[in-house]
Amino acid sequence: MNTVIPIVSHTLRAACSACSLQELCLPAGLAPDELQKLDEIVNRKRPLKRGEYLYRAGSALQSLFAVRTGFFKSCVMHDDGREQVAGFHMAGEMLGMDGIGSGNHMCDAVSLEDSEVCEIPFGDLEKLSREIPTLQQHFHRIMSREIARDYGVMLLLGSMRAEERLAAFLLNLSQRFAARGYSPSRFLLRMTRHEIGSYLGLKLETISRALSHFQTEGIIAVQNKNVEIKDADRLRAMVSQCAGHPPQ
Amino acid sequence: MNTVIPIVSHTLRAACSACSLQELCLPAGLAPDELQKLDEIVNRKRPLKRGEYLYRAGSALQSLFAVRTGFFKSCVMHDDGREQVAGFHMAGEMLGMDGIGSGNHMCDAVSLEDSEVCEIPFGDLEKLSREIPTLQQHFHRIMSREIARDYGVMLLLGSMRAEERLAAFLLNLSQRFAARGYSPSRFLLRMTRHEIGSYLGLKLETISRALSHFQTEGIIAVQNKNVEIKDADRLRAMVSQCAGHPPQ
DNA sequence: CGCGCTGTTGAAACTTGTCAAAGTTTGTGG
DNA sequence: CCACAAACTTTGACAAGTTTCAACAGCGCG
Repeated sequence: MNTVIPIVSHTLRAACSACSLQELCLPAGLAPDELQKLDEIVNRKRPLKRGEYLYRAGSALQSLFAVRTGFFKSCVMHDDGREQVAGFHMAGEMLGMDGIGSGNHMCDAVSLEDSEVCEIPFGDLEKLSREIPTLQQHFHRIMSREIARDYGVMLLLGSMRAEERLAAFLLNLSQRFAARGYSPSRFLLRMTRHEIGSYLGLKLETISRALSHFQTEGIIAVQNKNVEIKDADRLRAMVSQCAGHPPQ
Repeated sequence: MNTVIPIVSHTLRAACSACSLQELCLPAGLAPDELQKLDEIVNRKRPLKRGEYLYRAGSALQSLFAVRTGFFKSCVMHDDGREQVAGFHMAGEMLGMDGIGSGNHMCDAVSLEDSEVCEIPFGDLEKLSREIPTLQQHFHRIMSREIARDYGVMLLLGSMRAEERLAAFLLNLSQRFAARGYSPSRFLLRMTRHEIGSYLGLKLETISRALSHFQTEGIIAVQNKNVEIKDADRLRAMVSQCAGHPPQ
């Protein structure tokens, strides 16, 4: 993770070619020479402390960001200030694509732990993706996967009940941790119950109760932010039987 | 809308350059010569009858589609067959972008009335957008706006109550009709109460009751699929006061 | 012309939210 | 390093909104 000269690392160009997230991130599938061109436009951004904003709703979109390390949430604000978490983002995932349409970010992006991101100036990315078809295709895939993810969230919010939503959420996290080489069965919830609730369209008390219930049933073990999934199959069963049940 | 030789119109190339939806659709902002190049890759598809599928979940993505006339819904299917409507689509809007990531459509697209679409082979579009920066940028904006729309739906599903969701839905339709030159205050609901409910994460009875209630209050007049918005300001007030209120 | 799909309305049940109080963890400053 | 404050979490009792179930009405399509 650290370079030999960590003290200036944040001023160096990010080295996609040396990044362990290559396969998950924007560079996926690029040839070495293409990768180098991408490297030339990507800036490593200074680290963000927990709670810092990567960007705010309404600010002009200059760049997209890829999470290098850490954890983010993006949240849409209501007119009167209440927040709705629209997504959680971990290493290798891209942020900011919602702002391309209007030229302004539509949501806040906040780091939930000390984090590092790579900054990709969007104009440069468009230019480069005209030159490198593979990059263009992959960028389209990334945007499309964001749309597909959103559809999944709509499904969740529109037609699952509380415990089913939470089960789906835990399985989703598990899978994403697994894809990054972490344990799929033991992980840390970087976000608060309130934030989980906001994402799942539920109140924090409901999240707390559902987690306690899962624990009582022996499906998971929770202690604070630590979660251990003990019976992934039962979680899966909860999610797939969801339809036909009331969303209420 | 019709060409001089309507009987063979469906075999002709679509003429974006002659289309009244130019400004809303993919060609927006293109210079005449660029428009012509786009014309060359766009095919007009045969008309679809009400209830026909434009594509189905799981089928390979070959093309994106732009609605020329008519009305569509896209719906994600649960494992066990129940549907969740993810969006409604009207003239000038694009369909199919959720399938780029995996190469397969993620949802069904069904016409809700007799409709016509333009087919845009996706490979050709990628190729052309490498040659025409304006097209590339506009395509990115269209995908991004879909993401932004999805975030709006999440907000709606995650933090509004029934009547607020319906108010937001009616205002959204109103605005989109207005953008197409139709009356913002009188329009036809192309979808059933069940489909509205599915989209809004509610049961059809709840939709029916809420519509009746709005009518009693003098906010709208409904008769079957006909809706007249009589007091748009009160609808707007319902939506913006939504936050802080329980989603349940 | 009738059958089925669609929509309406009522009453009861259930899920989730609200409010409240107490316990726990985390972070900060002395 | 400890103490304290703030933020977060848990749990209970109660309330409210939405769903469920059911019956009926209307419209449209064959």
